[in-house]
Amino acid sequence: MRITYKGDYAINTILDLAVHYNKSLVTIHELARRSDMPIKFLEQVLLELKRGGFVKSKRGKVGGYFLAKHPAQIKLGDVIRFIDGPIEPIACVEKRYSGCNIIERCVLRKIWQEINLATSNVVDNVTFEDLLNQINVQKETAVYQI
Amino acid sequence: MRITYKGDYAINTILDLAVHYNKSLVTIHELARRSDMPIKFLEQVLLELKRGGFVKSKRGKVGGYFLAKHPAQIKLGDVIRFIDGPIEPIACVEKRYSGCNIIERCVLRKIWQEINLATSNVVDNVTFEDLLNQINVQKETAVYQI
DNA sequence: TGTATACTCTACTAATATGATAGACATTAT
DNA sequence: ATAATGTCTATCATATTAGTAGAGTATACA
Repeated sequence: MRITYKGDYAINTILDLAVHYNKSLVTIHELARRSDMPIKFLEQVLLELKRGGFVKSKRGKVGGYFLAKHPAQIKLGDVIRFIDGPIEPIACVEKRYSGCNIIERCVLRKIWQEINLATSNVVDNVTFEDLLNQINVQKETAVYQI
Repeated sequence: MRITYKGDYAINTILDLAVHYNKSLVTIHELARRSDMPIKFLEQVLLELKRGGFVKSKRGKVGGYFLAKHPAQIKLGDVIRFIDGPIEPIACVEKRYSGCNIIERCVLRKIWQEINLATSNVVDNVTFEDLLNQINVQKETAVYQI
């Protein structure tokens, strides 16, 4: 798995929307400014995230984007898979693969599966609520330090 | 990390050479046939592996390729990094990265580090001798099954 | 009802990576 | 000599990535 710019933008966008969940809509302009993303590129990422059911939008003046679900309902892995494709390090361990006839015996396949499991285990056990909480902990710590 | 065809070819080639370690040279032709790789592409992969110090060669009639080191001295991760690039899932957790100024606080960075560690932990703890041994175990098992 | 603000949609483009292929050349055993 | 083998450089087609351009649609509000 390799996270592309698009994936990174998508994740940061959803995290930003998670921060404002149930509080306010966020415009593309704000998102782009806060995370330093090219606005026209971000537009497309947002449309894709919308098609994926991650975000919703309100058009017109005072419009903007907001999360389609509670941050706890969105796993990091969901976003990565949707935007950047499979977590698997190689095609032969992906779900629908059928090209290799020594699959049972292949010693490498076991390694790739191990990596796949280890990676999935991380990204599928982190929700955007978890990320939010960590951000809040950091903020509090910062306050105490002053 | 995503394994490309080139990476896959390289790994299978080294595994093949490991099987013949200290026994015989292996020609490009044999390697290509056994692992079903385009011979002209494999040529280039082999030259790259040679530059990387993984394999050596003997030219002319009865020439061929052989491993430059003992299979136990070659980690899977070495080959992957050399051929397919960084194990890290995103640039900001790579060694020489310096582009991000919130590195200390970034909650995502912790996730990427976790994935990096989990993945490295697999590929850096598997040598080609390990793979060889597993192949041999499978062969024995197969014999018993007959 | 006009207009500013915001999201929507399609098309296009430049750069790079990937997966090859082609062909001339160099080396070595016999 | 010659057949078998590795070496090297160039070229190519396709896909992916990252981004840009511009016209269109919806909405709040004066």
